[in-house]
Amino acid sequence: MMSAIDSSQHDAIRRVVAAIPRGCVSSYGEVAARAGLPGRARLVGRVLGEAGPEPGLPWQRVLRSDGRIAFPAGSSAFREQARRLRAEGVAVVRGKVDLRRFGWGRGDLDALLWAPPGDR
DNA sequence: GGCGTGACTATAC
DNA sequence: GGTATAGCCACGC
Repeated sequence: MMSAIDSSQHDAIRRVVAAIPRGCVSSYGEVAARAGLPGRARLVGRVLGEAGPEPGLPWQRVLRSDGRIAFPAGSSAFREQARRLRAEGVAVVRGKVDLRRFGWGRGDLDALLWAPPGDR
C-alpha cells in the first residue's frame, strides 16, 4: 500500500502558501496547482484550516478565485483575514481583493494603473 | 462503504 | 451583479 497522500501533499501546500510574497495574494486553486495538485482547491482549504494559526504560514494571503475572502462576511475569521491583509498593504474592499493589483505575479500592472497623472 | 459537508472552481442562465 | 449545477476530493458519521 502506498497512501502517500499523508503529509507530503499537505507539506507541499503549506510550502507554497509560505512562498506567497508579503503584500500579494493567491487563490486556493492556484496554490493547489503550484503544489502539484491541480483541481484540489478544497484540499488547500482543509489544510489551512487544519494548520490553524500557525506562525510562518500566511493563510490570509489565500483567497477564492474571484479575490473574495472565503469566510462568511462579518464573521470573526473574515474580519481577522481582512485586518491582516490590510496590515500588509493589501486593499480589501467589501471583502474582496483586486487580483489585478495584488495577485501573485501581477504586480507589474499596478505600476500601469497607478501611474501618476500626466505620465500617461 | 454510502452520504453529507466544506477556507473551491468553472460554466451557464 | 446573482443563482443553479456539476466536478472535485478528504473526512467524519
